[in-house]
Amino acid sequence: MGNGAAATARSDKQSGAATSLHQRILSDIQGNILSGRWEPGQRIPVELELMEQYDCSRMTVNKVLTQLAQAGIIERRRKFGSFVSRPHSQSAVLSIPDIKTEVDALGLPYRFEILERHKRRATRDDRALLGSDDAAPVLELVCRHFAKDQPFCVEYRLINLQSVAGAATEPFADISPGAWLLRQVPWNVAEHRIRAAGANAEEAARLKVKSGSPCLIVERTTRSLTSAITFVRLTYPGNLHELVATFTSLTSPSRSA
Amino acid sequence: MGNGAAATARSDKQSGAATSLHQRILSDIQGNILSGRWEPGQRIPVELELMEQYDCSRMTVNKVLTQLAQAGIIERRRKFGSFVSRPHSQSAVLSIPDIKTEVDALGLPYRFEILERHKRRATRDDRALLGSDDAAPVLELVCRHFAKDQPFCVEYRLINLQSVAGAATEPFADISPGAWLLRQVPWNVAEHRIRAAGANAEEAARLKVKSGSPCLIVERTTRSLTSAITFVRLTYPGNLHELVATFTSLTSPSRSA
DNA sequence: CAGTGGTCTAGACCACTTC
DNA sequence: AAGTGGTCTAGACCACTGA
Repeated sequence: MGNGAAATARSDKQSGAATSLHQRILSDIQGNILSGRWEPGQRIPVELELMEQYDCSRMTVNKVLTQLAQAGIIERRRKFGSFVSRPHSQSAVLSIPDIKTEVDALGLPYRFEILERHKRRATRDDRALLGSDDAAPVLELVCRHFAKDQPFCVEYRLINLQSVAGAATEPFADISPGAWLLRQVPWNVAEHRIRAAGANAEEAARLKVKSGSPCLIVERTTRSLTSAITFVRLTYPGNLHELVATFTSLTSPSRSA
Repeated sequence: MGNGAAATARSDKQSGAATSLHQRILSDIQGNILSGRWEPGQRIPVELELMEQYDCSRMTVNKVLTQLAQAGIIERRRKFGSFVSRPHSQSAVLSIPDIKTEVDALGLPYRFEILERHKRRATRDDRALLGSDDAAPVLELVCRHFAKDQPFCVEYRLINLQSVAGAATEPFADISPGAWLLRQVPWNVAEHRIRAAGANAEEAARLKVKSGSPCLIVERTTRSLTSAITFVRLTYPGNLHELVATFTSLTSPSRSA
């Protein structure tokens, strides 16, 4: 691994390079790894070598290597060098949009209705679902989402009213609980559980499917730094819904949207 | 937001700070956003202010803010400043481990068996599943995975033998196709599709469940930079399996594994 | 024009790990 | 002791964009 085909397209420093130098270094290294030229476990050039190859300062290559290490693509060890990681598992970034967005994407008209609404002090079951200890007041909602005239999803939701007081008086007439909460509690930590199960009698009736027919169930517990916010269980009739996740090995350069 | 409670625990530069300065800045800002003190859309201090607050150079705060921007937590606009993003959807990072790993995690003994194995030129269906155009030779496998004596999962797999020639002669006696491939083709791009469906007669028999009973189906198409590698469909009996994903708003600081 | 971010430099000191 | 990464500095020039 001499430093042969390097220092190309250099000498323009930070003028009109279209793409920045560290982005180019990143792409080069990513390419070497994704294409298999650099195999797992293989040692990659040390910072000093890359500095010379790209005729740049150490900070620039360090920035790239640090980013790759944070993404888990490489592992770095002092004195030893940096190595291509050996991945042990597949991982996927799942995007779970608002239900209205999902239905819109199908090109179908969306509507929803609130089927049940109860306010109460948290029971033991509620606390287990919310992952919280205190017996704060909670709001229980059952909501049905439609794509055209077909039930698309049934939503069972608990909202911790201590965290999100405004929910108690929100009618949820024009905006669904999920969308409303997304606006109220924007940055959080959530745990998702995804499984398949047969619809029970109640759900089946609500979804207008046969009892026991396969459904995709997505459960999510949302917490802020300090307290439980909401628990939601979304039940989708099978074959009507699919989660799609694309895993690209690194945070893609396009990060707007 | 003056620069009051800052410059604390400073003056130790890079000596024994336990945690690095930019990590502390990152935590502080994350805390402000996750706790809601800094609301979506709100402008956060510019780099110069943070430099003064933490008594450090601009590179240090820039590193933190760049990281936050790449993670999508903040948005940065020249001349305007940096702002807390308004998230539009939930997203989750799903880890899809090797099946042996899953079964091991349940504390049950694992084994698998190859039920079918055919080598052929890719049919039109094969090409559609692999997302490739050429009629390269493919290997079709059906494999059943057990947790103790109970069928845990049925795996239907296509391998592009042009990409992974060694698969043709690999017996898959001691190592499952998934694990073998993970070692051969370690860094790749994959697309996942997750849905619920009733087991058809054949699957039901293999899984020892009733026909039509709900199953979780995970499909994955894996490509290297240039070519299709493998397609796999994993069918798990419902209630036996659950995918779990935790979404923390940022690449967690612990990245060793 | 002026404010702000985007990128880069040429060094520096330190920590960790193996020899 | 030497190799390597981890972090930080004190500047610099440029690009973009609103006033």
